[in-house]
Amino acid sequence: MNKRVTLKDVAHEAGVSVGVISRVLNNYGYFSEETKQKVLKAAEELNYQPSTIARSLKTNQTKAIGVIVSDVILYFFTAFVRGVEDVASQNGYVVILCDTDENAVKERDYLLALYERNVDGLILSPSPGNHSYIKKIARGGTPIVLVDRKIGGLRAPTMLVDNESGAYEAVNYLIGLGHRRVGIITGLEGVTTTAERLAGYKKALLEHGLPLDPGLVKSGNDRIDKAREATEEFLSMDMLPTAIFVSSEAMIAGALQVLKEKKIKVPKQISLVGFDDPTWASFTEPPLTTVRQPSYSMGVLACQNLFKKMNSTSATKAGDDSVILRPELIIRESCQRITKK
Amino acid sequence: MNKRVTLKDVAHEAGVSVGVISRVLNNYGYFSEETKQKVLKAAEELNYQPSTIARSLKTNQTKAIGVIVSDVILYFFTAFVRGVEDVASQNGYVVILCDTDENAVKERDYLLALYERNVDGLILSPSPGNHSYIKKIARGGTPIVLVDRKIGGLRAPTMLVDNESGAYEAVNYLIGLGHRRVGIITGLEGVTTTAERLAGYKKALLEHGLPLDPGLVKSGNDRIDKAREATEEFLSMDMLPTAIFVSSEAMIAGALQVLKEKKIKVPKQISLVGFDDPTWASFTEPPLTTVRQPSYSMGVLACQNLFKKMNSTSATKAGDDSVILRPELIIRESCQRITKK
DNA sequence: TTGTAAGCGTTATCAT
DNA sequence: ATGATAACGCTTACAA
Repeated sequence: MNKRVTLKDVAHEAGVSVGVISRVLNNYGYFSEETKQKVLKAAEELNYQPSTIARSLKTNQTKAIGVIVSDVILYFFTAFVRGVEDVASQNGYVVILCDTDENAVKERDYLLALYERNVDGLILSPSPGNHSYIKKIARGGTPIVLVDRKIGGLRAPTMLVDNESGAYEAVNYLIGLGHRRVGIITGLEGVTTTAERLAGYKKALLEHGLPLDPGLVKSGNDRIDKAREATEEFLSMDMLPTAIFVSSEAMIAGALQVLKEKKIKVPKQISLVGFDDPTWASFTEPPLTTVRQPSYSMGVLACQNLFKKMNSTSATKAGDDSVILRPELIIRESCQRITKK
Repeated sequence: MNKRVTLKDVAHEAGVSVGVISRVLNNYGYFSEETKQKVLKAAEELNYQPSTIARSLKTNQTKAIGVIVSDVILYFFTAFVRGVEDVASQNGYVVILCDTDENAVKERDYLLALYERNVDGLILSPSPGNHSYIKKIARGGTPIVLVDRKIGGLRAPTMLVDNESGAYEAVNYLIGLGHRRVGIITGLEGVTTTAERLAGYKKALLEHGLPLDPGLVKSGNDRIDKAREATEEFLSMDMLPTAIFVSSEAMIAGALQVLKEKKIKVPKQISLVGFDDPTWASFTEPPLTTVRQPSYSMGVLACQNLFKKMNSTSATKAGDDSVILRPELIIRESCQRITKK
């Protein structure tokens, strides 16, 4: 374990003081062409690499940002994180990845860890629960951008998808196809997206004068297990829904599983629309009609906005840079027109 | 932007010196119960959080590790990274995520960035190309564990999958089903997994006395585009293969796409086995028979091994903790017995 | 143009 | 049991 080469070593090698070294390496202040060459040569020879740690302590900049999501395994977040990382690395930043599993305690711990590590900024998809910690950190001055979900009482740029209109479009499409009994499997309790998607569902129903049948709304949790349960419940109803709107990614998998197990033909017997458009949506049989969220772009945007925020003095604090992206209904083959009433 | 609360502030508040504060907070050395209480109270009141940066400078430990993969978007790496992160966070470590896109330059840049940030360890799935940088860093004393691929001339614990036997099993299975013309779409040139999987393919052929038809091995690049091309080439052959072994995840998607576009029925007209077992493998029509790599476990293992290595003095340097995991052939419905010769 | 030295927030040694 | 203080590696104001 060779000791790290420091500025002092380079200074010694080049026969000048550390001050000059720092100046030529960072290219500011005064120094002669001659010393510049000496310094560069010495640094090269010794293979000097600056210590970001030491620099951070002095400059109060770590060139690191934290990204907190519930689970990278979900395609939405995988692509999102990739988007963030791409713009971060283009700007010389590094990203610390944190998965909370929708667990408020893990979220808190990560928030703390990131604060202690002095990250320059934070991108966060808040889990349901108590957000006092986030607010504390935001008040502490760490720039934060929120993603996917809003939280009350915190003014921060937020990258949102118009969940209500996405859900609305999906259900509207189904109704347009003649469906009158459209079921919904809702997402995790307590996050805004869940409520918004449900609202879109209701809105579509209402607009077409369809009654809201409580039996047709099953609550899920954004995971496979509950989606399976919900689907099974649907299938055991006296009057089956003719279509189901599954309001998030992993749950689509759950619904698909039980439909397959019970040998229910999609879309012949039941039409299906999902929210989120994972890679595999086009490989299923039938290929899935889904509401696509531009997750990679959201990551890019989130990171760009974070940088914008980081670079704006509190004076310049450029309004609220929130953006609401429109999701897109990708029509494939999992829905079918209903003729008989 | 409230200034950070430092030890000095706490010391002032509690009316003692910073030395004691540090001691009680880190619980070592001497201090009276009374001061302990005072200190704890002051820290609590001021909401003191230690600065990992400052601590790192002193202790030379950052409590951060770097994970470098080619692309998190691939399910194999997504799950892998999640595995790493889970054990890292359990141990109070944070992970910095880096995607190289198999690009040696990006890899080098990230390696450098991580070195400058003084990460305590590194988990790396090396991209093809020049690895001098990795070796330099390893020589510099940063513990490294390699994943998925070996690189020559570097002794480091390596988490591997037995690619050859995985491929062998897959092809063997196909041959057992009566296939005599089985094609392979190979992976990215220059990485060990590609060669190993090809070797497994050849071995199975050889063992059954089947000739190696060069026309049946198409080179891919682990991405969709080349897999599409390769599949199209297969389909334009005079004598089509009756089965194709697609040797990595994204390429399965590519093959599936063109097979679907050309209305080739799987497995009726062509049987298919993939390497890697993404979530969606069971949702396709037909559900895919694949060789599953335990990617999450590999992440867990890799991180555990990294910690082991980090905690072993060079004296203790516990042999080579490399592990080779057995992949598992998951038989679903994309292969069919061939009767006619 | 260059060198010196203070300071960033800790830890840990050494007096007291 | 506690307090001063040097040191970690860097940036930067200031003196030379």
